Amino acid sequence: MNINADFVEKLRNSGLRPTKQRLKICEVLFNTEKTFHFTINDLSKIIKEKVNEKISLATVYNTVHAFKKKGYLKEISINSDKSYFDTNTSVHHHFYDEDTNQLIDCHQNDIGNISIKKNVTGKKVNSIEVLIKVKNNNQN
Amino acid sequence: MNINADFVEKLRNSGLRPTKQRLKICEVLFNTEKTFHFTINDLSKIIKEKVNEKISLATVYNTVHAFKKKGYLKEISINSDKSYFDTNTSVHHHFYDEDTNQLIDCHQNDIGNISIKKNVTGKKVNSIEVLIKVKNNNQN
DNA sequence: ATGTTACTTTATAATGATTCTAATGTATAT
DNA sequence: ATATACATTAGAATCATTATAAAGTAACAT
Repeated sequence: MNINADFVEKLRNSGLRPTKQRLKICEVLFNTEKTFHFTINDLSKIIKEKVNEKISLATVYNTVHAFKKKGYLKEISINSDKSYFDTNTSVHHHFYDEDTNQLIDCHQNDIGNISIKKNVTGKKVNSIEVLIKVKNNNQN
Repeated sequence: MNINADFVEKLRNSGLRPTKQRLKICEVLFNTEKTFHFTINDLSKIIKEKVNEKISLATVYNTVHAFKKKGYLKEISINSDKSYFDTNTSVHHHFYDEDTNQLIDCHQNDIGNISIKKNVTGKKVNSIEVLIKVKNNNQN
């Protein structure tokens, strides 16, 4: 029918019912050329301003968490006061601009291989994530 | 006089008045052989249970933030629901045990060198932190 | 088609961590 | 000693997130 057919399938495949609200949120999150980072607050704003649909805040929370659980979103922790989500769920790292508080992707190939020489006993490495904090040169 | 003389000086040197409360917190945090990780909640508990001194929660928050600002503590963000502090302020990385929610130090030498091949333009790298999430082998 | 059931959405209340407030207390310099 | 700026404190306020429970909707069997 349209772009949404894909999303309907995507949701159905993961056991989530394709509701109006979830499809709208899919459009906002996944119908873009580039992946991006957002906070729940950002997402609520986008829905309010750009999409002619009123979605309850509780539903936004529910949906984001459901999508995260299904692996359609990734949560990124930079500092205690903001929780970011990432529509890029592939293994990749991040730059965090401390001047502007911006989060920027750093792809696997932009970083040398990381070798863990000593692991915690009896455990397997599940993920390795690097956070590179950057700042302007001209300040102390 | 005693161990506290060092802390008095430490505090004075950084422009913080050596109050009774701050000295007690110094004892808890820095008078240990090994560095450790804690949440504000953990710290409050330790003070309540192990130290014969009642310190207001607001003061615990104030002090931890003051110490962080002065570089005596480091904040570690693993996930959105808990904020950890680390008495080890040196550059080092972390293992995070997803089964037990434990945070374990990973020293610089336990990890191969990390080369950033492509930096954000006009910025300087301020810190590189690696978070290695680990899990038990025998589960999916 | 209709009805049943389980899942969703929703507004609102509840929670819980953190910060604010403003009154009281204390370290420091004169 | 005194003044002053800095600290502590209890409790209130705030803010993000989660819980609640009632109303709505998708899915499935009949």
